[in-house]
Order: sequence, then C-alpha cells, then structure tokens
Amino acid sequence: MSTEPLATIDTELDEQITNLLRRSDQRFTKGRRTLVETLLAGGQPMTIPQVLEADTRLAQSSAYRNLVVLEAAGVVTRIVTNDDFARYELAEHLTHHHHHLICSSCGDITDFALDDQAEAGLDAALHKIAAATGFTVEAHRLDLVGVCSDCD
Amino acid sequence: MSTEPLATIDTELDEQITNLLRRSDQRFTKGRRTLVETLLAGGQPMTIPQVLEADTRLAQSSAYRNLVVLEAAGVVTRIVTNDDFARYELAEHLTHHHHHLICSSCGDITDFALDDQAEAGLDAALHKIAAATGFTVEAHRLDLVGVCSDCD
DNA sequence: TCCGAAAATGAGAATGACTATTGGTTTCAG
DNA sequence: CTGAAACCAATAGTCATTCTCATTTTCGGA
Repeated sequence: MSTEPLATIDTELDEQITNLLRRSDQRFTKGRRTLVETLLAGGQPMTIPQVLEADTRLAQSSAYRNLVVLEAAGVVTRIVTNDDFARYELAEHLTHHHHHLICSSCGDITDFALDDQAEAGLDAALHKIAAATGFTVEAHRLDLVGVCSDCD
Repeated sequence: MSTEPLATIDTELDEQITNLLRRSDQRFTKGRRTLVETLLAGGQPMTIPQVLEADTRLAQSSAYRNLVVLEAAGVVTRIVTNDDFARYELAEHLTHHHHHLICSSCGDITDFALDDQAEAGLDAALHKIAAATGFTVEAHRLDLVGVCSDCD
C-alpha cells in the first residue's frame, strides 16, 4: 500500500548487489532496488502478490521479470512449496545461512537457524554422501513441514 | 511404453494402501494400482509425463486426478522443484525415511539416506526448534541441491 | 549538459501445467 | 437384479507465470 521505501539498503549491500548484477550484464535499477527493499522489509519469504501489495509502485510483469533476473544473478532465492505461489527472499550469502518452517495449511514460510553444532554435524554427513555419489553439491536445503501456530 | 505391470505390489503393501484409501472413501482401483506399480518400478520421484510414458495404459486426466486422490490419502508424496513438473513418489511410511539429491541442471531427483547417527542428531535439533516456535511438526525435508554426474 | 544506442519498463496477450466438468461405465451392497 | 456411489476418459477451463512490443529510462561519449 505504501509508496515509501520500507527498508534501506546500506552501502555494502548495495555494492554487493550491483556487482552480482553486473556479472550478468544487468543494472541495479530503481525497480529492482524497490524489490530488494521490499523483500528486506518483509523479513521472510514473500509471494509475488505479497510483494505487489507491499509496494504498489511495482508492476506485476516487471516484478516477475526482475525476480527472475535477480535470481539468475544470485541476489534472491526462489522457494517453491505446494502452495500456488512461489516465494522469494534475499539469497543466503547476503544474509545468513538458515532453514525454513513451512506451514502445510496456509503455505507460509518463516526462517530459523540450527545451532552451530547441529549444522556442522549435518554438513559433515552431507559431504560424505556427496563424495559417495559423484554429486557436486551447491547447497543443502532443510525444511520443517508442519502447522504454524496461527493455523493450529 | 509397456502395457505390463513393471513391479508387483505385495499383499502387505496392497492392504496398507487399500486401508489408506478407504479412510478417504476411495477404492484401490485398477488405474490407481497401475500408478502405484509404475512409481514402485520407477524407484525415484517421477513426473507425470514420465509416468505416462512408462505405462501407456494411463490417461493423462486420470493420472492427474488419481495422483491427487492418492496424495490426499497419504499413499504418495508430491514433490515440487523449480522444474516445470511436479514429481510423485510413494509416501515414506510405505517405504522408508530418506532424502533427495536434486540436480539443478536437469531437475532429476534421486533418493539417499543419512546414517542413523546423523539422522538422530538432526532430529534432536529440529525438535528443539519446533518446541521453541510452537510449530507442530509433521515431517522434515532435507535436500541436497547440486549437479548430478550426468550433467557435469 | 546533450544525444543516441542499449537496456528496462509496463500493459496486456499468450503459454502450459494442472483442475473441473461432463456424460457415460463399473462396482458392490442388498 | 438394481440402483446409487464411485469410477473412467475426453475436453474445456483456470490461473500463475512468461512473452511481446511500444514506450521510457539509463548511461557513456561528445
């Protein structure tokens, strides 16, 4: 509903994103900046309708197109559940490593982090698997599926 | 391409599925049995085109509809990736707990299992999270995303 | 600062995986 | 047998997402 930026992108983040985009011959334009600000303010993975509602300056077609560009550049991550809509959030390396709580009732996603010890143990186990299968690992994804407190 | 069953459903599995379906007032019909046989023979999550190709007796509309029914009854699991097609496999409790290797290039999925110790450690960490957030956990999902040996 | 080519934008049309509808067939209890 | 409930296959929608294209913005060079 707002036409004001809901969050500000600090200089460092701005530079990181500009560089990532430049690497795919893309510019960090006003529309793309608005998208990133909106995702930043959202604080959790957002569907495109949610993004459009949060900032009415965005055109639907441009939002779709720019999110594809931002994903290709590694700025955002696309998360797809059994819900009708895909969700987007800032890429992990621009924020921090985390996992998702997915509500199987409303489709909502919230973030959580594992404690360091559990994360390290998981990592070790996964590297063993990857080595055994000849798979080149890019990332691991860990989701908890269940019912959020709102839907319960 | 075949019109022969590619795998056989043993008596125990048959009963389990029949019961699951009965619980949602559905029958274990011939078409549904063919679907389960195909998934069983596939040994890994399959897209609907793959399913249709594997057994040409299946009509597309019935495959879609019956997979929805089977999923609602808890017989199969629907897995959605960034690929165009959703994939289906037999539900974990009819087979065994496992995870997925997802190829980000071709979209193919293969199964793998964590060793018992790593799985137990993961489980403990997740229960802690769930307790802290008021989330009712139904399942956890762990995917390794990367490039399979074929695409490399 | 001004200009022009290249890139980005936005409104709407097109795409395609998936779902609902329809009208006929099979199943099973009584 | 009989009839209702469940089933089936074909096909016509639905709708999130992608494409098109005319217009606008960007940005390096003059």
